[in-house]
Amino acid sequence: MSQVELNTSLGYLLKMASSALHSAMEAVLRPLGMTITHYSCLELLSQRPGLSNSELARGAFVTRQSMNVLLQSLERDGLVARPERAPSGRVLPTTLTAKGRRQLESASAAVRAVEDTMIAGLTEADQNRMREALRSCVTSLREDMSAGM
Amino acid sequence: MSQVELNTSLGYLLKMASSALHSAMEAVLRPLGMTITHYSCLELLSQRPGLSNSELARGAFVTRQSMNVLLQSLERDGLVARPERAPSGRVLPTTLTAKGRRQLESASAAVRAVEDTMIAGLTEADQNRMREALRSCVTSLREDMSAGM
DNA sequence: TGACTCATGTCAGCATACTGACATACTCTT
DNA sequence: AAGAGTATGTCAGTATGCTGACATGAGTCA
Repeated sequence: MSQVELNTSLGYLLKMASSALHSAMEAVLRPLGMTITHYSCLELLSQRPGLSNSELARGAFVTRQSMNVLLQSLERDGLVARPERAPSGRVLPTTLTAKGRRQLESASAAVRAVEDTMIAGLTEADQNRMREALRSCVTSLREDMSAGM
Repeated sequence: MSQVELNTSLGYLLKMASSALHSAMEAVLRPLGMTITHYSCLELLSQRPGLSNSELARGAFVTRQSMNVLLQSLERDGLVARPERAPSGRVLPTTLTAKGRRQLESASAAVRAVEDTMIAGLTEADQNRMREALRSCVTSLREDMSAGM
């Protein structure tokens, strides 16, 4: 039959690892009252202040419609701020408020701990190889996607 | 600040790769009228006939409630079969029908092509290392999860 | 200048997956 | 033998993300 062998399939292992990471992150973020996308959005804004809704969506791997809903609730809760009118074009640059930065701090530490746990069994060299392998996978998939149009 | 550096964070790269794979699989499965979970369920049943609802859920990384809903629709469409009553306990062993097997064939080929694309830039050794790294990540995360209870 | 293309923000409706809850059946311990 | 603990199948309600659609602003090209 020559099927996708679950035990050796890199796709399946990738999904398994991603799922395990997702669960672990959910577990540490839930007590803080945050979801993963919620945290991702704050973390992105912390590292790249002024990101637009669409850019945040791409960075968090959701649609811009989903990110828009999230941003509205974050804005309502005073964690992020957006200008009334777009400075140029339609793009609304978003920034963290002091409250948002504060909330991010504890979450960021918790997530870092999860990531440290995840890579505990890997040497520095292993980690570098894994990074390169993952980057290669992403590039190959994206090239193929845009090529097939 | 010592934050989670997006560009080097293995967690972020893992999510990115998983997301890219997810999108690519969706793209090839959609024309076949299947979702990823739908395909995953059939693939699991093909390799491990007689799996229960809960086992399928774990294998596809969803809750057993979600898998139950899916199984009901697959059963309605005649792709899988489950006995009326449990042969033992409450466990209902599920099997593929001929129609299910037929539908799986084209999907399996498409998914295999996506996976081949994904690993096109990796040598055999790279792939083996990546497999081991991913397995290590999963093990570390799971140990930590069950330990923290 | 005007038509075309593209990216963005946003609204509405839908699909999918999740949490909570309950009854049932097996297993282990005492 | 009986109770506790665990796993399963399933129902209901909720949440989160997605697709479809539309208007708006910017860039491109004839």
